[in-house]
Amino acid sequence: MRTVPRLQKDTVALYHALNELIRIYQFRDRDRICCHDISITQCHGLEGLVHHGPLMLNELADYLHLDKSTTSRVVDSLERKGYATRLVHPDDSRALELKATPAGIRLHQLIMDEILEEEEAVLSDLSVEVRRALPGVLRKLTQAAANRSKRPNVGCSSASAENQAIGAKK
Amino acid sequence: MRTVPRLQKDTVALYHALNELIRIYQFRDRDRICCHDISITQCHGLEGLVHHGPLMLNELADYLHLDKSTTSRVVDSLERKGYATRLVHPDDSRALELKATPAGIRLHQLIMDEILEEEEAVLSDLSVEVRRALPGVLRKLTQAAANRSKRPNVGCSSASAENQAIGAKK
DNA sequence: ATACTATAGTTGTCAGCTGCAACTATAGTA
DNA sequence: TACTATAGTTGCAGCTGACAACTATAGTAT
Repeated sequence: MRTVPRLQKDTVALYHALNELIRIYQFRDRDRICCHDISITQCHGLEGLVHHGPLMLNELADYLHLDKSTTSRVVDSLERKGYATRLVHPDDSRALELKATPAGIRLHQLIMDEILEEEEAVLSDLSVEVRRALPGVLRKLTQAAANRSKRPNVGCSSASAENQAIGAKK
Repeated sequence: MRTVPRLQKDTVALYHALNELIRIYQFRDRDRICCHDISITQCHGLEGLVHHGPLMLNELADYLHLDKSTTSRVVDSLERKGYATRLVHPDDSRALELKATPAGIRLHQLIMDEILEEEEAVLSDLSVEVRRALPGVLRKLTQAAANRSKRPNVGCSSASAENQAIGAKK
């Protein structure tokens, strides 16, 4: 009889904190990334290729949570800019073997360095315990959200014609 | 000689956790919100009006971190759908007094209830201490990021012509 | 009062991101 | 040799967002 409202309060607080965090980080990332000849989504794609080795288009699409058509265009951009290569997969002529080029790896490293330097300044303000616990907790939140969004039609019924995208710029 | 690499490791872990969290939550929010006759940005705008009373357009734009022109169009949508009103400000004929309508408040409450219910399920898995600490930590991260992004040209020099937006749909 | 400047919003324009549907091509199977 | 499934690509339409130009009202300095 006391924990329930407590939990609710925590939940509301978390919701707002998360909301604002996401909004802010979108902009921070855009500022950090977009000046480097690359969009946020492209950077995420590049990151996928750098960290998870050669990928097929579908795999990259899964990683990015994007449609394969959108992903294809992301790869277009990366390829055009020389940050990724699109080769026919050795084991399956239908598939692609997407890789980051040396230039792509360098660019990714550069962006990472910049972001991490900044992040470090923030993290050094936090206590060691919190700092240590944070990634795990965030992953937990992520996991929970990911599990739910896999379910079909989670809590949705009516859909409007207008509006379906997320976005921001400056 | 040992804390520095430690911090770096934490930072990298945090970076990736945050990255994925943001990506996932964008989609979760879109799924939760867009089926309700409203886009995510519109929902954020509505939330601003509901929580922070009557606002002028510029204030709402600040809240949303969006250009006033974009904000104006967000308000257009909300008004058209009957979730907000746009009146001339009583103290300044140039300005607007933006308010959520009863329908807007109801819609916002409905969406909040759905999201919070889900969030509660996640939070109840976490220890009380972590749960309690989380919003504060997130706010700290947000604050730090917000402070930095206020500075002009943070770490950026060259900007490409292509790409500057964030986005996702389904 | 009369400019001059600042501020609040709106609208035109342009470009990017996305998903869906349709289509091509290769694999795998019956 | 069909028939079906899978990997990608492209046409298309909608939404997001910023920037710049423009209108209108406020405030300020002659």
